[in-house]
Amino acid sequence: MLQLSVIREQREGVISALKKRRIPNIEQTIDQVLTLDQDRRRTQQEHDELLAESNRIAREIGELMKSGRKEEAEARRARTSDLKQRVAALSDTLTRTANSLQQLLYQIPNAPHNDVPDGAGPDDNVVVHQRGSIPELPGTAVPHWDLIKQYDIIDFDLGVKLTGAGFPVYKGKGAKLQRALINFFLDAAAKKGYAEIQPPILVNEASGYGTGQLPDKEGQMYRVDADNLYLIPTAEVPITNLYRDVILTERDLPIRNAGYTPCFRREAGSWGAHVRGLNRLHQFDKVEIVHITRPEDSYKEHEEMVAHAESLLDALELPYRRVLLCGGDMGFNAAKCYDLEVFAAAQKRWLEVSSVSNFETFQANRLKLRYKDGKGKTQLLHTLNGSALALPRVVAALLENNQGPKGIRIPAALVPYTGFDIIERNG
RNA sequence: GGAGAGAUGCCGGAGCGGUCGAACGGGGCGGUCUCGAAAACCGUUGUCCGAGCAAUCGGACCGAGGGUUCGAAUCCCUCUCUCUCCGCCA
Repeated sequence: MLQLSVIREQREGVISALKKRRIPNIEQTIDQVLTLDQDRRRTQQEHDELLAESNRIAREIGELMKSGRKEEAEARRARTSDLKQRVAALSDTLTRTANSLQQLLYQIPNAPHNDVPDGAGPDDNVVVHQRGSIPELPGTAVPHWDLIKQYDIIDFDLGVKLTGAGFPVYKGKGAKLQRALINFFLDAAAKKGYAEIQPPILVNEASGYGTGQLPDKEGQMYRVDADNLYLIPTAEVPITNLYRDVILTERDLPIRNAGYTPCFRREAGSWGAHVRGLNRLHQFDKVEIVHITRPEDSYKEHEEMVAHAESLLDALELPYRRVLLCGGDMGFNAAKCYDLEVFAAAQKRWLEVSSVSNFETFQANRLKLRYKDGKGKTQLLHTLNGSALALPRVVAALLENNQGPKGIRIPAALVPYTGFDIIERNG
């Protein structure tokens, strides 16, 4: 959530930034925050003064009792009951006001960075650049959902049998390809100096709140009711929550973690016409990178993260473009976000395979993730994360773009990992 | 699943209902000594909220939430979590 101090000190800036998200009535919401904040502070002042008084009397009673002056102690005792009632009432108001303030803050998304274009939706996103060459496929080329059947490498029907729609079964070279991509991505991250993390894929409620999946995206996560745990929708959740309630020192920074996990998303209500095959799944594999940096370093690191994700697509010889998301298309937590989209040549569609975001202090504020700066002052850090990369759509593009008369060609960079350079037709 | 124990500061660990933000030890940081280091010695070492330009002052926090009391880390209740033993088991 946004920092109250920032809203207080830069009201206009916050409002104009949030307007890029095209949120209706944002001024009113922000002013409501400021009013509640004022109320809260006024109440606290009054509350603290009364408590101080009451603490003072209690101390005096203690001393009087000790020196045996019972009557004087009794006299003071009588004075406290009225004080107590007033403190209780104020304390009640204080909690209520603080709660309303908190609730309101939870509902306000992050303020977009200066670079973020104003816009309502995907059409207002800006293509930063496009790389790689788009293959010319023959007329006989087919989308990946046909290829996986022809080559018998991914089976959706079996997944339905075991679990349900959106839980594919990877078979033979299809399964090997998954494993190869995961290892390739992890090795690439290790070469860039990332520390590898293998986190739990079930997390508790506190972790869900820490990275902002809760409360707003409750319905998008699978919940294990018996134990009140959630299946992670992304490794971002456990890997970032590693640093919940942590105060780092400057020497620890920057932190660069990478981790592979399966990801689980209910995707309630988001199945549409274009959602076929690997384009959207309930369970998928992803290597995630997470950076934690000093505020002044985060945008430099953000660029490095996207560049790293792009280098993976370069190595896989996939055509892609980098898209700077506009205010209206950006996730709730992000201040700035790039998407990487690969071109799946048979579908003739751009598919998002990575989303790299700088959250600035938005997550850190909830996580209470801070560091001591050079002057010994404790302040919030910046958190960033990105996919590097999510597998299914990479696989979709690999299959579609590399299909040929002999089979599906595996890009050279991946061959050491797969152990084969082509997926041939069975029989 | 059964039985028991516990939750205190960066860690270990003490804590009669008042003077406890908390003894003591370790660690960290700064310093003295040293060519340097170790050792020794000295000092220092929490977070959040509020007021203030600041020094500083007030309030809160000893797993979480309630209660008793003029006063709770200390007493009572509820919840959560952790550990140990037994059972089961990759």
